[in-house]
Parts: sequence; C-alpha cells; structure tokens
Amino acid sequence: MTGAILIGQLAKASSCKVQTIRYYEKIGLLPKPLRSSGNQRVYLSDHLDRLIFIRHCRALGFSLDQIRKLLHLAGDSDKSCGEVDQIAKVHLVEVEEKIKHLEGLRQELRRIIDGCKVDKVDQCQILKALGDHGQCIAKEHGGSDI
Amino acid sequence: MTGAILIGQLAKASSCKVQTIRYYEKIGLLPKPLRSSGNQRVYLSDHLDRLIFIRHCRALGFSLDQIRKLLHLAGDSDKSCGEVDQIAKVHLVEVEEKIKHLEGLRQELRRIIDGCKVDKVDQCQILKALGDHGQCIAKEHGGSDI
DNA sequence: CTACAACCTCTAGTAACTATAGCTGCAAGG
DNA sequence: CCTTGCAGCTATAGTTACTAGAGGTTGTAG
Repeated sequence: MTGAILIGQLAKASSCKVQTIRYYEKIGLLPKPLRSSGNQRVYLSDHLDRLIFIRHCRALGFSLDQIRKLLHLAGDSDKSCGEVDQIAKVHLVEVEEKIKHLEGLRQELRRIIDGCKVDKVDQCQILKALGDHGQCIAKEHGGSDI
Repeated sequence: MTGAILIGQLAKASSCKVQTIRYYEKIGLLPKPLRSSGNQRVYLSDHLDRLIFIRHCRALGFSLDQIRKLLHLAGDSDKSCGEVDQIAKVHLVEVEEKIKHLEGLRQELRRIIDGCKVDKVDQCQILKALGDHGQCIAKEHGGSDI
C-alpha cells in the first residue's frame, strides 16, 4: 500500500487546503478516492499528481473550466495537442489584456493622485477627478475585469 | 421639477445597468430615491452625480467598500483629504502588485508555450510543464489574485 | 479512559454583479 | 375601452473559486 495517504497529507504535499480538495472532488475535478473502513478518504499518487497539476494551473491563472479541459485532453494520449496549445495561448492573451488594462488604471491613478496638492476635502482634486470622467482614459465603465 | 428622471434614464446617463442601480440602492451605496404615485423610483441630479462618481471609481478598480469610504469622506467637507489620498494610494499599490503578478504569469506562460514543439498529447511539453512546478517561477500556489 | 487532532457532511458566506420569474404601471393605437 | 408592449417593481438564484463554520465521528497517544 505504498503511497496511500489521508486528505491532510495530500493537502500538505500539494500546498492545497483540505477544504479545497473536497471542493474539487465535489465539482468533479478530482475523482472520488477510496474510503477507509471509517469513511475517510484514501488517496494514491495519481491523485497527488493530478492535484499538483491543478494547483500549478491555478497558480498560472487558468480557470477551473480551462483546467477541466486540459485534464480531459491529457487523458487522450494520442490526440493532437493543438487544443492544449490553444487553451494556453488564449489564456496568455487574457493575461496580456489584463496587464494592459491595469497599466491604464495605474497611469490614471497616478495622474489623479499627483494632481492633489491641497489639504481640505472640499477642494480635493482626487475627489473631483473621481467624480469627473471627462479627462479619464479608463473608458470601460461597466467592464469589471480587475 | 427639472431633472426628475426614472431609473431607465438614470441608467443611460450613467452607463450603468438598471439592475446595478437597484443593487447599489439595496447595499446602501445610493440613497433611496423618491417614488412616484405608481411606486417608481424618481431620481434627481444628485443621484446622477453620485452614480457617475461610483462608476468612475469602479472603472478605476476601486472596491465598493473603498468607494463607500470615499463617498463618506466627500461628505465631510472640512475634513483633511489625507484619508482620500491614502485610499487612492493603497489602491495604486494593489494595482501595481497585480501588474507584477500578471507579468510573472505572462513570462511563465510564454516559456511553457514556446517549449512545445511536438504534436501528440503524450509528449506534449505544455502538459508536462503544467504538471511540474519545479522550474516555475510562479511560486504562489494558493494565492488566487488573478 | 480520556483528551485531542484529524476527519466527516452540510450549509452559508465572500465580491459585484447578472439573470430570471412573475407581477404592475403607463402611454399609444385601434 | 381595450389591448399591446415596454418599462418598472420585488424577490430569488446563479456566477467563480473557494473559505469558514456548526456539529458530529474516527483514530491515536498517554
């Protein structure tokens, strides 16, 4: 029975919280493990590998849905990996877009903060700037992808 | 009665959805407006100003909680605007940290994508890289602030 | 035998909306 | 006067990816 571990050990080995592991099982991302006589989850190394894969993908910002697809594709060993490539590239584009968006916000925030030289709220340029969208470059009112 | 408008007009004037306006009212970010004889919300220009302020802050990535504080501070007209400044600067730091984080992901994703030159899933370097956290620079397993 | 940690299930909470169901109000056309 | 249809109303549930808690059971060490 080499490598049979309980959920606490799996959590440590994968740097993933116990709750999260149970959550992944519930949504079908991790297969249901065996149970001990006392109804405790018993994991083997397959589970650990899969969980490490998932956590690494999460650390890279993939959504659980994207990860589900990647795991599915990884199971089909003679398929072309074009789809894998595609998912990764789409995600890269998303990341790049987020960076661009945030750089815009950074620039605008700096402009607003630097513009305030007074000390009273009723003359505060930050509040004025926040109330006035006119000079702002952050056009996307309504798009909350920060 | 100049400027008395219904929720649909307010939505258009602020580029904010009707549902969102009602939501802001429910959580106390927008004050409850008057009602018409037929129980419809009736707004004046104060509401529009406040809503535009909120939407602009949201576009800049402030949380509703931060916005609540900003609105509160803006009401106290003889207070020092140091706190306003503080909120804005904290947010700027948050944005800068997110940018750094995402730049790390971008670099790592590019490395992984560029490493894959084969065409079959069972040799796919992307999947291998995703399963192996060893060479990865994105250390923060568990921190999902993307 | 008794602590105590680690496990179990189930439910609710987070942020900031968005969407749906099922209703009423209101103005215009026939 | 009646209908059509849009705009408004409330209330509830869904989204993402967890996290926290209640309240109970199992396993182990002293």
